[in-house]
Amino acid sequence: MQLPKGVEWAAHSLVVLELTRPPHPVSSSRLAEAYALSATYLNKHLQRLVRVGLLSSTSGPSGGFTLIRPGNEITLADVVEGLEGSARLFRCTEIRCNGVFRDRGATVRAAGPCGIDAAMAAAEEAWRGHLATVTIADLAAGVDERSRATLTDLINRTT
Amino acid sequence: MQLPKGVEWAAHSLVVLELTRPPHPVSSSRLAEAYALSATYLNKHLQRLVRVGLLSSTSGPSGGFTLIRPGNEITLADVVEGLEGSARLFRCTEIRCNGVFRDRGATVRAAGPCGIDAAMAAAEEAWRGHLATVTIADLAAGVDERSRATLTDLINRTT
DNA sequence: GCGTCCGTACTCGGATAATCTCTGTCCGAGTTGCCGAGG
DNA sequence: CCTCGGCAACTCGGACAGAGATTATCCGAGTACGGACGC
Repeated sequence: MQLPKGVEWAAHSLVVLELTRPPHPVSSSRLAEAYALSATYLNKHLQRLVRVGLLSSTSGPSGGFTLIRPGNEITLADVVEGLEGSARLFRCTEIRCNGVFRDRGATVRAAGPCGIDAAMAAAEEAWRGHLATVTIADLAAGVDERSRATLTDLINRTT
Repeated sequence: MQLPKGVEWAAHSLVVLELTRPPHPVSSSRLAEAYALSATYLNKHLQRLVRVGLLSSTSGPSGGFTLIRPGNEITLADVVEGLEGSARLFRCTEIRCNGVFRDRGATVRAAGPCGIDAAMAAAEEAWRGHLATVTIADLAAGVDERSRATLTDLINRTT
């Protein structure tokens, strides 16, 4: 099991947008150029972030993507949930109500939630909770000045 | 992204073994019968748990799987790691060293670890850490007496 | 010279293949217990 | 009646297909800029 590569790409792209804070939209091809990614595939992921309200998009020449919220109001949890959806890592299929328990399924269910499911849910909550403490602004602050300058030059390049 | 179904199956099976504590090995088909699972597919997952040392297996009639460690020394983290391996949920591909940073890759790398990777790693650590606090014995303790009796009857059945 | 119109180029957005993992099934190697024959 | 040998059935274990998700690509709809034309 692995997180899709798009999470990494999108997170880095958001950090770039936060770092450079361009006054104009940035096209996916420009963002892809920064880290030598596939422009069209990156575009696909940024689209999802538009749908969930993390980015706004503009068509046409000089179009592209723009951050809607400030960087300190976007967390890694938002990125993961935006791309992956809010579906749980562990999905309980309630097998405990099948097999020899088929006839008592309702009773078992009424006795309480599945312990494995509860434990998995709590662990996942810890994971998401941790992700929610890390903002894009935090990540941008960790980038060295030299790299920031390089990215700013790229993003604001007119050619 | 989702955890394989095998995690759920294997975890429930371990709980059954812990609940009933049979003096003899239990075949995968018997374990599968408990929750109406595919015996051969469950077998496949239990094999992996044998390899990582959570179970022992015996061939032949009256063969099957047996818990090696006591239930309070097996955690959900062991189960997940046994089946999934220790590979990270998020794999950083270090794209920050590509594209416009290609020529300075080594410098960027030396400046410190990727912030996104570090945050993801910390979150995953929280997840795994939580899973490590839940033992199979804990889960077994949450099963009601009636269900335990039903499972014991099934596991010890001679036919 | 200035305003308007049109064409072009560039953008996002979704529809369309290729690849990999997960899911599920099947058959072979090995072992144990049973059954019958022999002493 | 007890012992031994062969047989059969059952087990794990790994090799073999099918489904779903991820990865990647391509083409269409729409839009803004630039140039050409008319006034």
